[in-house]
Amino acid sequence: MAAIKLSEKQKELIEKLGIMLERSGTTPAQARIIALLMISDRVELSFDEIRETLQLSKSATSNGLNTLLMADRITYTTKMGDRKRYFKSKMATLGTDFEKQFNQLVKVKEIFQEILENRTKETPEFNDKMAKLIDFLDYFQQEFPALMKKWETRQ
Amino acid sequence: MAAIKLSEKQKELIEKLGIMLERSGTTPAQARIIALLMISDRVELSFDEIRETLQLSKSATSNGLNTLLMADRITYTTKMGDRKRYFKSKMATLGTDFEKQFNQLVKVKEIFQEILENRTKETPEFNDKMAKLIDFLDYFQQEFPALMKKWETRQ
DNA sequence: TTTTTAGTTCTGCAATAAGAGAACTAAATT
DNA sequence: AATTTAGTTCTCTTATTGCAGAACTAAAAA
Repeated sequence: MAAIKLSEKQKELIEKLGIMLERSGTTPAQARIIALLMISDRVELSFDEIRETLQLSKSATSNGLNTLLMADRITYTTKMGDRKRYFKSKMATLGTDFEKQFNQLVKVKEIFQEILENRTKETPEFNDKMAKLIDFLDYFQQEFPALMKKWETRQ
Repeated sequence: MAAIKLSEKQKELIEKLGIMLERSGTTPAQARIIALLMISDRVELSFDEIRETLQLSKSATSNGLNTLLMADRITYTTKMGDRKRYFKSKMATLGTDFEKQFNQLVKVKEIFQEILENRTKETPEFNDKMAKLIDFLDYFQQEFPALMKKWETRQ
């Protein structure tokens, strides 16, 4: 019995955050793992603690953890004289997610640019709308780092 | 034979943009429809033009178009003395997508806040990181509208 | 040397999803 | 009145996914 005791509120929050995370592309098992690591009182949990708390199979736990490790959304620590790994949420996750979305935006802009360059010139109205959109993406991209910096210095 | 003639470059761009769109949650058929409407020389295409150009079945075309209409990612116009509907890309799409992501961010922030409020106080280091993240999200949320406005006036 | 630990890997199943194809429908044409 | 048009809806197939359960493995402990 390695299961972690959770309050009803904690369970509720795990499901709630879990659903949000699922919507951004993780599997239910992965989503719950991330959520658990953010919500449980202990910040580092072992394989079996995660498995039993979330009532997952070994395979789901193993695959979930490894996928999250590879995606760099969690890490683990080890302790001397203890073979277990202790997994913890990478708080950077959202910073990373954010950056990922930003990079995605850059790509969208680039494709849009390529599309516009290859569009017929017979549809100026449409093309102008597209150009405007691209311009906004470009502007956002330019301004965002400054926004970041401003926040950092404000800290 | 209602199919639209596309250059190799146009076909390539449809697939390229299609894949990006699929990653953000649309089906392949939907993704190609959106892409086609952004790339084809004619800005408004009929049901059969879309169907034949993309080599889709009637059902896939019908369901795809209706889903996109409901999601407000495309619109259509009609012409007098012509029963067909002519579908066109809503250039606003990306503005909307952008806004959607922004709203998503607001929700993420809110859940994080709720989590933090319910966290044990025994883990100050972890909690501080979380607080910092929340603060950034909050900051971004606050600053974003101003950024938008600045762009608009610059136009 | 045997057993235990801390996982990993390998089937296999159940649920879901995307889309084809055919049958259908309602309005407009002939 | 019969046919065509412009789709819609229904059924079925195929592919994929998420996960359970069991078998397996490598290192450490007994």
